[in-house]
Amino acid sequence: MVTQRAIPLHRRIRAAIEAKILSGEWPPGTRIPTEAELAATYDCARMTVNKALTDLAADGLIERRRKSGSVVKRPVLQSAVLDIHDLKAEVEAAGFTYRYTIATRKIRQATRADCERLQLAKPVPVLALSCLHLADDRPFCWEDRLISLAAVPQAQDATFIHQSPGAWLIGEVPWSAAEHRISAVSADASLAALELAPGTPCLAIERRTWDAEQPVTHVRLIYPGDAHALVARFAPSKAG
Amino acid sequence: MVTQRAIPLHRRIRAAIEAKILSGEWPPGTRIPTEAELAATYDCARMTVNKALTDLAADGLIERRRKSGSVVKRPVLQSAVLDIHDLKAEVEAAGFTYRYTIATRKIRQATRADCERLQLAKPVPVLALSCLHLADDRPFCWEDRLISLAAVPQAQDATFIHQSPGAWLIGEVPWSAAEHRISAVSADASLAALELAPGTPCLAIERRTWDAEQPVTHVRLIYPGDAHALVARFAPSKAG
DNA sequence: TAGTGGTCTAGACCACGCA
DNA sequence: GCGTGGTCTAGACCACTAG
Repeated sequence: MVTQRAIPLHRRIRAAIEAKILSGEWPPGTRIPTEAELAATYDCARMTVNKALTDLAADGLIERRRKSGSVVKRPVLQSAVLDIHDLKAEVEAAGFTYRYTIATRKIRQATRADCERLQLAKPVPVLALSCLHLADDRPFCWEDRLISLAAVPQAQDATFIHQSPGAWLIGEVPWSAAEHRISAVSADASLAALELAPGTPCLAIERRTWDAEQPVTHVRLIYPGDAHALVARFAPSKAG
Repeated sequence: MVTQRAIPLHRRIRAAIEAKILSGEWPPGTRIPTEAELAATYDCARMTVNKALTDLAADGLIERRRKSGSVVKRPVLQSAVLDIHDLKAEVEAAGFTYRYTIATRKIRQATRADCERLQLAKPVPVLALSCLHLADDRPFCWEDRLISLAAVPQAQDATFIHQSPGAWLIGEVPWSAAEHRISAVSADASLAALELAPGTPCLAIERRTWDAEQPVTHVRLIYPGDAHALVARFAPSKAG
């Protein structure tokens, strides 16, 4: 047998099994051969087959169980990786000039509403910001943000005049967990800066961020509904 | 050293490195030790370290390059796994009774608009459906769907009286690629079944599905904005 | 050219969970 | 029990690429 070195063996095994699943030859519930059987089929070590199957399981195409073996899972059509791009990158990718202005900036002891927004156990000093993002000087997105000064004390000295809070925070809080909430709202007086007719439907994206279990920030981004949409793709062969 | 068999070694190695990244001890750009160094540190085989690092790379926490080694990546805060649950499961999980009714069902040659919705190269026969999903007999979601009869000819004989098109399709087209688009719209006459005041903001989720490069279906789901939101979580340690 | 990750082997022992 | 996947080893050769 001629070994094709261009594509690793474990990938070829994975692809072969994936093809059988995607084509419907192995419908959901089908029990796939054991690692030992596949190793014999492809004349390779069990570890190599294991890598292929572990990969497929990570991508949700199969489910692995001891003793009973691996079976093809039912598809979860409704799951998708959502990429909410960085505002500046998003605007510039669309070929527009990005601009940003800060509207308000206040430091206060967290109110009860602030505690709920940040999911704080007890009040701490917070920085409340609101900003406007523009594409070609056209209002594009309204941002309403709360930053916990307990988690990010250095925010107290940041002016956010030249850099948006989001971009600044990425540099200060390297990695974190986040929760997103996407909903639809109606434009009202609080969104006057977006220059929309009252009642215009808007997309609202809320993001809560933690660093090591500590609440960091809560942001609410409002986009005019006709000017923005979120797009997500899901392809089994490309998921990873 | 006492081996803790409860947690596999490669997971413990992964967790140790992840902790250094998440804590900020290893900020983005930091070059992490080579596989050989880590294998010596943890007194194990290089393969074990390799599994830990491959894992971290798959989750996007590090980037691996030959010769130059592995480095901590910049975080992508705005990426999240979005789970758009099955409508029936979603309603029942919330403790309501799920009900479904079909409003219209028509077979026609694809119009130009249909071709655009399904991204068809040339017109084929299609099945156009509209349905209402109810939670505790309260209108919950309006569905507007197009199914390509070229891809799913057996849809011609399905009545969709007892089973919603989405549930039926999952059984007929086992696995597929999908594209989602989420936006905000205003309630209008076409959504009369949702019994909303005109202008009520609604969340619109569009999903296009392919099976082996062939367009299968396009669906538009409309939810009242105040009654529904999409939630996604992103936690580096849990991402898979 | 030499350092680094990518892949692969041919074994091994163990834990889980059906029978 | 005992079959299956989960993990791990101690090597090996190769491919890529930065210096």
